[in-house]
Amino acid sequence: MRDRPLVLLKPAVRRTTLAVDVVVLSPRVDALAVLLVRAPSSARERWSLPWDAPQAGEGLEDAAARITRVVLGAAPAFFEQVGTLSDGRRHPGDAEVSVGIAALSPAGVGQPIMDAEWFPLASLPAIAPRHRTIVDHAAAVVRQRVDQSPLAFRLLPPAFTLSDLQGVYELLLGRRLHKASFRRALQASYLVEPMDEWHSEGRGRPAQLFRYAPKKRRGVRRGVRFDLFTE
Amino acid sequence: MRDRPLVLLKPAVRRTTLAVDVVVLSPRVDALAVLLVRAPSSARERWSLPWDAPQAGEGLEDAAARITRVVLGAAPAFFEQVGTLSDGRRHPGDAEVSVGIAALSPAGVGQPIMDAEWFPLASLPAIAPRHRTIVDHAAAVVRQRVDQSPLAFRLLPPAFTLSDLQGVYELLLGRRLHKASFRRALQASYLVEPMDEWHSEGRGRPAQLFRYAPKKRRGVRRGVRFDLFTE
DNA sequence: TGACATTGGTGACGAATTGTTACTAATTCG
DNA sequence: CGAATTAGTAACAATTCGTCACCAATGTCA
Repeated sequence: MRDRPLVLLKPAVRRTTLAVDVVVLSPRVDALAVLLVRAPSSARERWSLPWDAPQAGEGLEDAAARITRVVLGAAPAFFEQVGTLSDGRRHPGDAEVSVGIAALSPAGVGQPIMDAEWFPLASLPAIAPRHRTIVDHAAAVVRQRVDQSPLAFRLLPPAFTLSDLQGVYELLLGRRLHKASFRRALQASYLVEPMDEWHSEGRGRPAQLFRYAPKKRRGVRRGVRFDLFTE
Repeated sequence: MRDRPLVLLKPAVRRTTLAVDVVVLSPRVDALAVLLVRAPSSARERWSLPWDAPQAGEGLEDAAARITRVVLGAAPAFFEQVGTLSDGRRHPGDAEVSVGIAALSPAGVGQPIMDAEWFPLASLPAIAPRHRTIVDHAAAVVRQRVDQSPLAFRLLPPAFTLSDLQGVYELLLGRRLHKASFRRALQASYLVEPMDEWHSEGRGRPAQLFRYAPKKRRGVRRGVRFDLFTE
């Protein structure tokens, strides 16, 4: 064992075909939506995720930003890698390796180009199997990270109401949250700052606008949680 | 805006050089350790992460398993992608793109080959900048996921004492935990099952052995947490 | 043999957090 | 004006969490 020969591992890079596949996510009416682009008529499926290869010297998130800018006209507020795939599943450009990147964009920012459209996560059209896997991973990753990273705030404009924020959390988590508990937890976290603006949209009392302004918080050193396992 | 031409995004795959860089992690005496291999004398640094290109048709985690088997003689218990990098940082094989994968191996399993050695995470020798980034990401990802995934259990043999488990959590989190709280939380989670074996190592009362045996738990639907943000 | 050191394991209490109910506030609609 | 609607909060009860104190089972050593 101790003298297993090193020659068993003579590492060498290999040239492969690579694509960056972007899951642009944005809250639409009552659902998280993904931006898909119409595929050329030669393709097996009529829709696909926006994708491309990174240019020489271009970082992966930079490529995702570029691709998003082209299809949406706006750079996303946040990126999160959702996994790199090299299984056999079919990719629209037959890339051997795909880097899946979730790109979060606030509601109402940008305008899809002619050949792009928002689809609710729950009702996507047929897309290539590789893309289907990436979308599923993206949804899972985003749901899993929502309380470790300010994901939800990146799906909102800089100024938002607490009801908006709660709505985004409810979209992401797929369940209703209790208003008083939500607000109490948010207050305790020093993550938002009230502004001197109020937002009124028709009925009801106008809501105060807040902005994401995390204060440095004292490490509260919580205990270990065993009830958050997802596998 | 609406009729931005699609031709701006004519996606095409590009051939790049790809490597899988593996961060093999295992709990050693009082510290998490990484397995490094001695680099050829021509290299800038004397040590590097074990790495290789995936073979044609080989999945990325499969490649990580193969690489680990070569350097450790045992397949890891668990994988977690820690990010794919295409920044300009130097890679020992000059790969343009690196897939970083953390591979968790229980204490005492396998035996490093002649040219490989365990190093405590806190005191690594000089390695290529790309590899340094990957190790840092791996440490961060593992710490961040420790209470969402049974990571800690994969760093232990199938049968372990609760003190062992607490020790792994303390290594991963870098702080002491309170015994009674730790055990109460674990009991409530139905994740472990006592065995009919006891482990005695010298002094003190022998400890009961447990095994990881998660029961289907009723979704407890906890509220949102804002105090776990890491950025 | 018996005190003591050492590690394992748990009951119980007070403090802190969380879920919920119920209320008040500010606006539009008719 | 009153009903409807949305925002925001006080306060109470239930639960969870941090901690202390203790008991249990072993090895060590005088």
